[in-house]
Amino acid sequence: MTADGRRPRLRDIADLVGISEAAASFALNGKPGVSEATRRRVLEVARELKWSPHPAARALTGAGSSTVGLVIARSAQDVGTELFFHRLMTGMQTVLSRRNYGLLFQVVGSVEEEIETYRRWQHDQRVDGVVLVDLRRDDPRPAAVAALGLPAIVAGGPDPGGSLPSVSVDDAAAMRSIMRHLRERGHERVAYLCGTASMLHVHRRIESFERTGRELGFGDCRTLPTDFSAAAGQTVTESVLRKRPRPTALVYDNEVLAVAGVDVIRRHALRIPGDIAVVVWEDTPVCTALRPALTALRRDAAGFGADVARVLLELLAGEPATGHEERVPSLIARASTLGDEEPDAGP
Amino acid sequence: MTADGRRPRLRDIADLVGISEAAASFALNGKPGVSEATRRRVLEVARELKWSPHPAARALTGAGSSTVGLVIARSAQDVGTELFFHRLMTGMQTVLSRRNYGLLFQVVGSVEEEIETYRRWQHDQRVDGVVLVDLRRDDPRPAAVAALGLPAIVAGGPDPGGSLPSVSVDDAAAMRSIMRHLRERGHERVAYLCGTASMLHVHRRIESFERTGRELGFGDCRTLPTDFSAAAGQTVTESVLRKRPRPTALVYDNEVLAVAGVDVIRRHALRIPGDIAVVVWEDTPVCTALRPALTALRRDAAGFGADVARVLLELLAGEPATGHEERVPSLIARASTLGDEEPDAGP
DNA sequence: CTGTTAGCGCGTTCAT
DNA sequence: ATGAACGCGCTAACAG
Repeated sequence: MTADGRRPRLRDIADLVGISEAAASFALNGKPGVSEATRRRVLEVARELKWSPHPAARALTGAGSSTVGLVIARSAQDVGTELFFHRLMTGMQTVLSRRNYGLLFQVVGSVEEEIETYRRWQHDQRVDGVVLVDLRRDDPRPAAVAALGLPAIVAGGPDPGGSLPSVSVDDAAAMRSIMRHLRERGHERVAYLCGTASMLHVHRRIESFERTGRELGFGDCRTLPTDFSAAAGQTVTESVLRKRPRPTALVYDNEVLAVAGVDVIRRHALRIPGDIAVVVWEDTPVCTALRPALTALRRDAAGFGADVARVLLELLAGEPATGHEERVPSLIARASTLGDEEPDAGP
Repeated sequence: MTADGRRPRLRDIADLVGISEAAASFALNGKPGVSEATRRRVLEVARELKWSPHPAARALTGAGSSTVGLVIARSAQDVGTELFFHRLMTGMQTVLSRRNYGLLFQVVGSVEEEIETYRRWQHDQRVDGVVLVDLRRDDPRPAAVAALGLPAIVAGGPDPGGSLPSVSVDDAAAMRSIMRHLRERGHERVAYLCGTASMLHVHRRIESFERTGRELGFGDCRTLPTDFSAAAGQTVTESVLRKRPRPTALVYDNEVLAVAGVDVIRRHALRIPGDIAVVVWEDTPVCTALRPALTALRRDAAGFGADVARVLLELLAGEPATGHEERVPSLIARASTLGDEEPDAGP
């Protein structure tokens, strides 16, 4: 700060050191053209004055805004995913704030608005890059941001178009871990109440479910699509319980479906896991609150967010896009597949 | 856009209309100094070119950044509040995005870092105003932002110092609705497992709990402090169940405490609500997933966020701070206080 | 009243 | 190591 409380500017430093602004600028940016002695003096004065470049001024000269953006299209918002997003953002922050990057957050109503937001952000240089979430099949977003020249990374990829780098969750491996777990517990007939199949991650899970089902020799593996809603969870569970022979295990794609389903199972006076074992894709407080506690997949959303931020920053730094990193969720086995004999594994 | 794909600038408009940049600027900002005809022409050309002022350039001239900031100090983060924050932010967005305001989000480790973040944001003109959440007693933040001259609003106020406007939740009224509900169901002895008493909202709840307890003629109203943790929920519930006479109703300050408490109640082979009725302050998916479903207070976090954003924008627009707006959470009565005879009121 | 010129805000960069 | 121009828009002072 300058004596009069004003924000210090380059001019102030230059005057104090007795050189031109240009020289001060070179010194501060480590560019040649200043003597080592002068450079040291400039850096010292800058520190004393607590000088830092004005972001707006830098932006004007084409430098970045030190901000990354995240847009969530509200259509994808079912209660069950809110926690995930919040943790994703929190995780991103741990990396971003360390490098003094900000996170600009926006909620919109549709993918079109989302793309429009990217266009505006890019146009106004408000962000240096963005994170794409919830990719669908034939998603227009990767191509759109690529066309804008807006650096982007897919969280939960990979991008089928292959145009964007991504950090993703290995849905296939996760599904395999579920299936192996069920097979070890002696199950032969499993039904998978999946979410909207147009979502890329759901699509990947379905493929893995069916392939793994065959590979592990399950007798019956059926995929039952839902729209992620409680109503669907209820009616689909109802119908699957009427099947004969009945599946001995149900895999739910999210919390909402699982809660609705467990309710139906109870009303049918079936025991969990005695008659029906239950697995939920996402580990939430509900999983441990219910009795029996639900076996669930835990993905470390915060760690995932940190990875996402890290790769995006690398991309912004001009480092070659690492391509594709993966995280594998871990299966937290609880009473809904184990029965009472084993301890509750999780908070 | 200009023909060559560049971002259009004021210069381009001025050239096309055949006037100076200054005149164009006056026209675009509705200032006197240009003829009506010229103004129309300028606006028309600006629209054709899809011109918009470069935010960085405006920021340099002292205009705002059209961004508001929200910092969450991670220490206050227990799982139960994550959902609330996410909904708060989403709600704020509905209002902010309509006026093309961005939301800058930051997670830090302490209140000190939080204040440092405000300092930096203000210094760098990155935000026009901020939203303070999770106020504690003797909280240094209101004074800090006031000293910085950073416009701010307290979400979940009021600010005891009275220096900041706020939008708040009427904790006292909410607690009264709980107590009335319990009184109507015939309860006389209630224990309130509250959270950290240093948090302002907890403090308000405690006061209301004790006052209302007297006013409504409860025989025994005890406040039992916890740190919001599952461990505390467990041990404090254990101890309260040993009291004689035993309370007939327990009020939990959040989801985590409630889940831990319900577990203890079950292990004591006590029936809910037959032996012990349970109320939770925050309505979450857990409340409807459990059996019996838990009676809970629902605060419309998204609507709350919208109010917060609205008042903050008014403040930024120079309108006199409305002072203080309140929202009253509504009690969602479910089986944990009603028993089985009445329908489940939740989604 | 209509419009112009000059200079500012802040930092970067190119000739000199 | 420097002066000058630039990025983009706003505005005080000034001229017709």
